[in-house]
Amino acid sequence: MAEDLRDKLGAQHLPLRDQVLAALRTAIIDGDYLPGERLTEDRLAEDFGVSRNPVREALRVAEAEGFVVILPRRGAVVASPSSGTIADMFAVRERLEALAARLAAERATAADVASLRALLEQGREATQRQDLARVAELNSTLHLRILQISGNPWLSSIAKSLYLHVQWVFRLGAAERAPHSWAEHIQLVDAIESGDGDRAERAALDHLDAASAAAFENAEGGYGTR
Amino acid sequence: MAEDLRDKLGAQHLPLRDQVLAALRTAIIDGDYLPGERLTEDRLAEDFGVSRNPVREALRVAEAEGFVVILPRRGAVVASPSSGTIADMFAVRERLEALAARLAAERATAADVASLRALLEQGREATQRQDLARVAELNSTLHLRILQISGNPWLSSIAKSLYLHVQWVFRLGAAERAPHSWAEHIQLVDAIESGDGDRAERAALDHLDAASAAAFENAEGGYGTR
DNA sequence: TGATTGTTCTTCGTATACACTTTGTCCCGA
DNA sequence: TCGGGACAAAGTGTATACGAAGAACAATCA
Repeated sequence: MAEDLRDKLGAQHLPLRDQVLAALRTAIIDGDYLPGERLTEDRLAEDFGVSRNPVREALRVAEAEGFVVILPRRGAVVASPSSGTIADMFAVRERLEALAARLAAERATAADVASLRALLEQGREATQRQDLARVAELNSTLHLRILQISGNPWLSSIAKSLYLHVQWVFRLGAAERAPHSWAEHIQLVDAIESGDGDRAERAALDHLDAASAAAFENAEGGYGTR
Repeated sequence: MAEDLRDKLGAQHLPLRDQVLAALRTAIIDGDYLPGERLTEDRLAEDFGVSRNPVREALRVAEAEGFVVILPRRGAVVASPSSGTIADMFAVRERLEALAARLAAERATAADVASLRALLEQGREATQRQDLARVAELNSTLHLRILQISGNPWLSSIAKSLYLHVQWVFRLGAAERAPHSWAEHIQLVDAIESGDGDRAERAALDHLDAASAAAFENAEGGYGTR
């Protein structure tokens, strides 16, 4: 299946370590590997059907990204986002996404705005259909798209990784807080379209505040094993 | 604190890959490996006197941190910070360090402030002695210390990595812009000591603006080979 | 001159080996 | 019964070797 495609395309041979890393990330975010769970190299190698080397390389990067903690000579365990660090994450994310919104407002082309509006529309439909998984996915896509429009690669990559962690926390908690999000999203896109950086920044902050509050409600329940 | 525990558990045998990573980072920052330079695994392994495996793992992390670019099947080259990304870096750093300054102001203990003051004093002396290397080092230490005082590990680690990159750009450019920095630093520490978050944030922004301007002057000359 | 073909260098993945730590277990003695 | 220490097992850290495949570069030929 995929192999034929990859071979045919030849040039973009995705190294195994990257595939392993991606698989590991999503496995952790999806909760297949729970916080505190021990990840031995052999086991991961077997799970992904590769040898230890690609696994090790993926683990190092996953550590740098904060998804796992590596204890010297004891191996890797899935990191446990404590409720302390959730607040910290949102504090940073707030600043970063506010900046992204401002930059996006200042730089967005008509096409950019159109793509955002399209996402908004799809989000509205999915919400109507009660398709929560799709809503969550569109939510991600929208935020990531804004980061991309900001045109600042540093901002984009940092905020993206932070964003993945937020998703992780959300999944570990339960609900996805679908309903109120989208009204704020519309405000945000409106602001970006207006080209008014201050306004966009304010809209992003409002949205993030609400998201942060919701995250904390989720967090109350506690997640993750020790 | 936690450190004693770690030592007690005997985990102070820092893995080769970490040593390699640290050495690689400093080699790149110090300009021993210039932007665009090709880094073959064998060569690095030989340079550091280790086998290829630790080198590979270090390279992946260095890639994640943005110090090298890895082209599939072609290996690693030292990344080239273009003048576009310098502006981007400062835009992000400004937000992050402003937040750090605010948090530091809100959370700093008397001991924290004392340690900052001590650094300031050492900086003054070093400046007087024209010991530029030491001044640059103290500059880093001060900023890193403020990040640490902010007590937000995400903020701290992200800003730290960004900070390393800024240092890198500075070294590649020439001068270290020693003189005016310290007056701003004093303002910043004063603000932190006052406990006034707004004021601390403003001081950080002022400082960063100046630093950014200086960086751009340096950048004019151009750096990095292709 | 220009395209094609080899050759070589290097990375990528695999496999293997072994030292060393940590951990867990079991047995012994108090 | 409870500790403590010897012992075994598991797993990481590191080195090494090898085959496959891609990329770059030089040589060859039309």
